Amino acid sequence: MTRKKIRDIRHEEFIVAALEATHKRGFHAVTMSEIAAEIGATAASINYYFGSKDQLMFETMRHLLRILGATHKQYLDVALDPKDRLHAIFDAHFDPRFFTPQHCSFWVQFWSAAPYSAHLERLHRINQSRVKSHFRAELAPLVPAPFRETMRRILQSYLDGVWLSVAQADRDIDPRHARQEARSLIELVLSGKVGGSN
Amino acid sequence: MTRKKIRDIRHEEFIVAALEATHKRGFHAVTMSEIAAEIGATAASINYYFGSKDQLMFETMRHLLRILGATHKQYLDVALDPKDRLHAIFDAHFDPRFFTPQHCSFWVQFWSAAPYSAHLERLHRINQSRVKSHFRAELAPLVPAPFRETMRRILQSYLDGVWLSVAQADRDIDPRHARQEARSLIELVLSGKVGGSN
DNA sequence: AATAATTAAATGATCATTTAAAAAATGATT
DNA sequence: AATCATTTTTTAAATGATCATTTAATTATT
Repeated sequence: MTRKKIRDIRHEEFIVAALEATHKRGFHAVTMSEIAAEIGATAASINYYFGSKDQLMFETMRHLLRILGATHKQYLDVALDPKDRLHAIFDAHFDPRFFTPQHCSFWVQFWSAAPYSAHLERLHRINQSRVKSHFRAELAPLVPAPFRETMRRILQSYLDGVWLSVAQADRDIDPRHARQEARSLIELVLSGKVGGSN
Repeated sequence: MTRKKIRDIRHEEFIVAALEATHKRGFHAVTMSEIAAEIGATAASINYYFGSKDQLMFETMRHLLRILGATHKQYLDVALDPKDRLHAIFDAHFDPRFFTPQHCSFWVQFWSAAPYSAHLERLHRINQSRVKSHFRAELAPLVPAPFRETMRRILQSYLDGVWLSVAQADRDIDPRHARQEARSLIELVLSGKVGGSN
């Protein structure tokens, strides 16, 4: 089974270690040694596998984006109607695998660091426009064009805001509750007697 | 006339410098020298006036919180009915003095740094519960009790999410548009046919 | 034996902070 | 106004600590 995979194993281990150590110490404060210590290794081996600390953080973020994308896809695959497809976006973001202080905290710190690193900003922009176009597509059959962009921005800001609050909570959060609340907001938006131009 | 002490002048100058330099270079990356250079001074004088870099960042955040509080008060003073009072919260957060990439960016970076500094976290908690109780108070006459907390969390997450998006935009944002959009969401929330699933 | 993985120790760079001294302001006394 | 002592403000340079990264050698795998 596992034949020539040490490289892949370490890759994964260090990414998990980076998530854990970053959550404990902060995106900027965390040191190579602390990350390595999570799995009983040394800082030098991170460079052996990743080349640099920046690259490790970059790969860690890419890892989160991949999981998010795959999770979203899973929910889309079982969606039956337009409203389900809209729910799928929130269900993915509020999936138990994601919706933890650990992940949200890494995410928020990544957000706040992105504008200062060309490398990270590119990742960030790609994800932003991915989510944006998904929202647009799912809202199209549900909300009349004049209100659509307003509703999209409301939903997207809300989504980001919820993650922000989870990142700051030390207690664990209940994903089911977050989903239910998102559904409340979606109902409001779809009942929509309000809007603006653009 | 106002015989301002040098100490107060420098205090203010360095706080403005911290905002500017932090926006340019990032909360963690920015150095004492870069901040001092904003006003043609040297790093040592920051320590003369503030004692440490941490303390300067702390005071800078306190400064933003003070302005926010005072602005909110101004809007409350001219509010005529419960809905106006609810608008006041958003109007304060979206006041032109605040609603700039520079301020929102400092704010978001502060948010993401707060969990790792006892000093900063205290500030953060104080502000969070201040905003929370304002929302509760203003929603009380407008939303039936069973839905109130849900609506509050939706509005608060939305508010945070909007600031997050401004922090990431490099182009300048139109405060009037943000207020209008907030009013759209408020109308939705008050038209409220929501709760669990219906 | 040859290659891959790992590490301890060295390197070098960056900074916040301290120190000691210089420069400006203050103000009291002519 | 001018002098000079005192205090406040400012800085250049020194200090010391922290780290990411590199190197060279060691250990494990194939």
